[in-house]
Amino acid sequence: MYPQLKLENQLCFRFYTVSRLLTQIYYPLLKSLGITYPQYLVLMVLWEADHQPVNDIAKRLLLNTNTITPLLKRMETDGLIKRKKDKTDGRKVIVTLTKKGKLMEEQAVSVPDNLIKSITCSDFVGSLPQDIFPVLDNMIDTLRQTVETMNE
Amino acid sequence: MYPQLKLENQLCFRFYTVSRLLTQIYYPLLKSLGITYPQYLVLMVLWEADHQPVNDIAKRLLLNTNTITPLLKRMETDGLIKRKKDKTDGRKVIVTLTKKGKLMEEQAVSVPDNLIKSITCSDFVGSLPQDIFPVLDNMIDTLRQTVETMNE
DNA sequence: TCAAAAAATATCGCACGCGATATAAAAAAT
DNA sequence: ATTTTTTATATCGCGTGCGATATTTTTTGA
Repeated sequence: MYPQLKLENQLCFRFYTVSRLLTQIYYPLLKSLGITYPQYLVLMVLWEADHQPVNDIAKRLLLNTNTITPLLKRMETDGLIKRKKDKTDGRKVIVTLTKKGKLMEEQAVSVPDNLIKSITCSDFVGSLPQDIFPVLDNMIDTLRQTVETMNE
Repeated sequence: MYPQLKLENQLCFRFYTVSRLLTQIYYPLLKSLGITYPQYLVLMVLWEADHQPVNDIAKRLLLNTNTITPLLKRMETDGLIKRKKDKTDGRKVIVTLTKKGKLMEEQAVSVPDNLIKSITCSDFVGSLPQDIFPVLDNMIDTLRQTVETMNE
C-alpha cells in the first residue's frame, strides 16, 4: 500500500542485516580466541593505544558507558584487561591490557583474512565500490551528530 | 602495528555503527507508537502480506526463530498480532495482525519521512550514492549464503 | 506400516545495547 | 568557602540476537 513502508525500500534494515550477518560470520573465528565481536572491538582500540580511560574507548566505538562498563567487566573477569582508578582524576577508570590481552593480538592478526576467506564469494571485497568507506564514514558522522543533538 | 587490526580499516564496524545509530534515531519515533525497531520490521512484513507462518517472517527478516518467537510473543501480549496453529499443518504457527496492528500502519506512514527530517544534514539521502541499495543487497545475498553454508 | 529423517517452532542461557537514572568526583560559579 | 554544575562511570530493567538444544508434527524411505 505505502511504498515507504516496504521492506525493500528500507535503508536501515539493510545495515541492520549486514551488521548481524557479518557478526555471525565472525563468531566462529573469534570463538577460537574466546572473545565476542564487541570485545574484539575493544581489544582493537587498546592494541592501537593501551592504557585508556573508559570514556575514550566508548567514544571511539560510539558506545555508551551502560554498554561498555559491563563489557569491560566481563573482559576483566576473563583476564584480558585490568581496570584501575586514575590517581589524578578519581572519576576516571583506566583500562589496561593484561599480558593475555596483549598476546591475543598475534592470534587475531589472521582473523580479518580468515573472515574474507570464509565468505562464499570469489571476490567479496573486490565487488565493493572503491568509495564505500568514505560513504559509510560520512553516514556515521552525520548520524553521530544527530544522536548527539538528540541527547541535549 | 598490524593495519588489518586498525578500527579505521574495519568494514564490519562501520555497518555495526550505522545500524546502531540509525536504530537510536528511530527510537523516539517508534516509541510514540509503542513499538521497537524489530517489531516495526515484523509489522512491515505483515502489512505487506498478513496471515503468514512464523518461518516466512523469519526468512524475510533473515532472523532465526529463537529471536522471532519471543518477539512475536511480546507483540501478541501488546495486542498487535495473533498467533494460531495452522489447521492443515500442526507444526506451523500463523501470525495475523489484530485491528490494532492493522491500524498502526496509518500512524507509521509518517515514520520514514520523520526519520529523514530528524537527521542533522541538509540532504542525507541525496548524499548517498545512487547505487547503494544494490550494493547492500549484493552484500546481504553473499553473506546470507555464507551463513547458510556455515549451518550445514 | 513404521521407523528415520526433516521441518517448524520453541526453550534456555548469555552477551550485548540502550533509555533512564544514580553516584561520585572534579570544575565552575557565586 | 560553599553551592551548583559538569564530567566520568556505574546500575537497573528490558528487549533483542543467537548458539545450542529440545519438542512436536509431517514427510520420507525401507
